[in-house]
Amino acid sequence: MEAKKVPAPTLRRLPKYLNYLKRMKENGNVTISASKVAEALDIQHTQVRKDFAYTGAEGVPKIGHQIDELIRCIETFLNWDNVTDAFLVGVGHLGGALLGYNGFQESGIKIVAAFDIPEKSGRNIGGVEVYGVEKFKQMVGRMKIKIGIITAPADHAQEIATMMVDSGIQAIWNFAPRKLDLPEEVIVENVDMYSSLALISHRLKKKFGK
Amino acid sequence: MEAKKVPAPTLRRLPKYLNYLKRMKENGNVTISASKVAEALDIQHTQVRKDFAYTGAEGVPKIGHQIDELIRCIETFLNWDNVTDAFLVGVGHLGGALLGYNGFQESGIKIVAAFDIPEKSGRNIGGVEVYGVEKFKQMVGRMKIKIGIITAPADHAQEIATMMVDSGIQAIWNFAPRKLDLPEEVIVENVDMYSSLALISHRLKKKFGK
DNA sequence: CATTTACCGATAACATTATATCGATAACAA
DNA sequence: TTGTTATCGATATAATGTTATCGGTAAATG
Repeated sequence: MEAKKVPAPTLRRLPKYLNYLKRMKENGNVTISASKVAEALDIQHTQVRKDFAYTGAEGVPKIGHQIDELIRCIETFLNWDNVTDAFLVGVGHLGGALLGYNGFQESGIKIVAAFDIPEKSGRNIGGVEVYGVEKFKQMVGRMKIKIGIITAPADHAQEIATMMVDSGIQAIWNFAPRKLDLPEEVIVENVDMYSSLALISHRLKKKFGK
Repeated sequence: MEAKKVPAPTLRRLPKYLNYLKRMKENGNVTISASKVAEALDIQHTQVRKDFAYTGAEGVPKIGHQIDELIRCIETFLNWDNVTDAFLVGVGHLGGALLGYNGFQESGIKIVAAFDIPEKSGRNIGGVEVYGVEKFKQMVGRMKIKIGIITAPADHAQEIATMMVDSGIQAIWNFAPRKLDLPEEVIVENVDMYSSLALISHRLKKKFGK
């Protein structure tokens, strides 16, 4: 059906649209034009239309899109209308922060268990129980978990990733600054804070000579 | 001197190289070839050479690059060889996680103070003192701070950003999922977790029908 | 000392993504 | 009705970034 592949940049923009649309809806708006979205988010309006088109949303000249329908289209397209359970490994500062944050459920993902070394097991952070890693595989199988989140130190990232895939995990959300070597059918997304730091540093340097 | 502008993707890759190079150095290596870096990080070797070239690093046929020199070139290029102080606003889960994490100093940035509502002031997290936001402007002026980090809820992101720029901040590292409207001379880098979630969700959906 | 080899670095071909152009449509106002 | 306008959505063009090609250089080898 939607056989043509979607550009990654488009997928990355969709959450921004969603966020904005939901806000506009809360403000009482019923319809919205691509042009208005474009202006608010500083994206070319033609780009916004293209992106909307991928989700199957259709607008009406002079009116725009029904916000509700547009939201539904994007959410369905991203599969954010049903929540997928996930396991997290590495309950340090960042892992704890993700566990304490409840906002991801609106974005189709719910962390249902966390794992770390045995010393940390038994705790409960943000309503999520922490287990020893040795239980990971068994629980993945039993709970049919597809998504794994890595918030462990970089040195352990690869071994954890391998263990995850070995346990049946299909997609990995990796916060560790390390390239993961995995079978190519595994979906890997890296959140790389250092890359944006690099841009900031370099631009600041250029701006102020130095 | 380095008048030609550097592609953002190149800047984003540089920290990955750095990370790998430092590990290789620790393992006792003295020289390294672009080809080897390329293979390890799954990047085209010609791409790696281009990126290295931007930093001014020069290699020798049959030998490669001196690791030390290469590291120095990249760090200088990114300005990661001297540490820039930064202020953080929003001491919630994520803000606390960043404060508790000491790794950023190697990447040219050091959070020297945090700010939030008065109720949270007086605390000390990871060695960083928390102040009421009302002190922000004055302290920026006194300490000549250039970088502001936003880890507050999205609803407050814009007002905080405006306040930051108003106080003299030159660059903003924004973790809130909200587009910031600021004068274009201000350097803004967004860390967007939702964008990668979108890719994971969509790809998982495609993979498993649904 | 000639030859091979591993690597560098520049240039050219290619792919992908973003931007601009343009006709079509439907609400709205005269 | 009949223009006028705001918007959509398709197509064409341009910019950007990536991949492939190729000649050149210096260490290693026989």
